[in-house]
Amino acid sequence: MAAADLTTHPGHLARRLQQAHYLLWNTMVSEEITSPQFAVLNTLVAEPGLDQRTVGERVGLDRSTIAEVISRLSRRGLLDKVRDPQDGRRFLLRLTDEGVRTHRKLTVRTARMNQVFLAPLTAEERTVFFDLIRRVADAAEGLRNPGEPLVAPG
Amino acid sequence: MAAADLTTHPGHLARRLQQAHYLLWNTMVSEEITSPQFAVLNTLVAEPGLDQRTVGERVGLDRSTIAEVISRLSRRGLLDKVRDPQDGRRFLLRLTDEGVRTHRKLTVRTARMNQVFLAPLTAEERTVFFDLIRRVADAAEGLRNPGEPLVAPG
DNA sequence: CGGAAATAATCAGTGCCCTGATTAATTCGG
DNA sequence: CCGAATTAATCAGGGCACTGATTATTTCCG
Repeated sequence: MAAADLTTHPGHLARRLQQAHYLLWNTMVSEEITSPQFAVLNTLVAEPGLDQRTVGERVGLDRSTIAEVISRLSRRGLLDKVRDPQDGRRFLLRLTDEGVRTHRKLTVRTARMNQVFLAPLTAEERTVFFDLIRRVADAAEGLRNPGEPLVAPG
Repeated sequence: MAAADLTTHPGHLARRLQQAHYLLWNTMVSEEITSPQFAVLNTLVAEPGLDQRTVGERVGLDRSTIAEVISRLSRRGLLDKVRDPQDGRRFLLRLTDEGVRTHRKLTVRTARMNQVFLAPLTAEERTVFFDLIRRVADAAEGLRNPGEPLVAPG
């Protein structure tokens, strides 16, 4: 059988896109704080006091990965973890002052990086780019829980 | 400072897209062989006898990652590594019969999975999807080696 | 009230992904 | 010819991402 053309394989393209982004992030935004870590900081700026599981849900990280990311941010002193007095299973998360400062600094750099990253596309193409990726990702996400259909069953 | 909207951050979207793909691959293609591993098999079907570094270059994996992937495929008996008699630094890679059979089987399943993954998009949209991602990834790739401009310097 | 089911977090294990340092072999220049 | 630079591969180390199993706590129901 002939070899497949990977340039028409969405999974391969997705991986290459993420690698390219990782590289640019590393050089233009931060070598310490990663993009997923920034996503967590960003979520806690919008909604302080969320628990770990919910933060993971917001940014798209499973229970194990979010635990690791939170642990690193906590070790760096960017957020505090306190047990929920209402529910002893949960830990409530909140950024420290240092965490807020870091988020502010990285937000500016991230915006600059996105400009460079998207430079090859026109404004209209960027809109399409976001739309297409979001639709594909959302649809695949939806296949996860067959028990939770998007529309109520007849 | 207000929180950023991650749905307009290409890096975040790229990560979500890859996660969605990973999930679908796992359920529709294979739980043993991963997408990067398939990419390596695919490259060696097209060009048997390549060395490790070149395979990594073809599929977009750095020297460390390609070493790990090759090691796993070798352990599973899907490829053979022999030292290049012409250049003792290199190992030449070649699929085993089992490797070729595995590639053939997964090629069929991968095509089916891509259909499902891209189902939300029309044929024209798929073309645009590939084009936009490729352009962004290629451009970011090009920023890696500033010493190697795409056009000859004046 | 008290046991069963559900839920939040952790742990163990596997694999991808990168950088910087090291080792072995080849190539290049004097 | 021989030392210096280059190159292929490996190793150490850090981080992301998933699954399955376990632990602690809460909730649900008889």
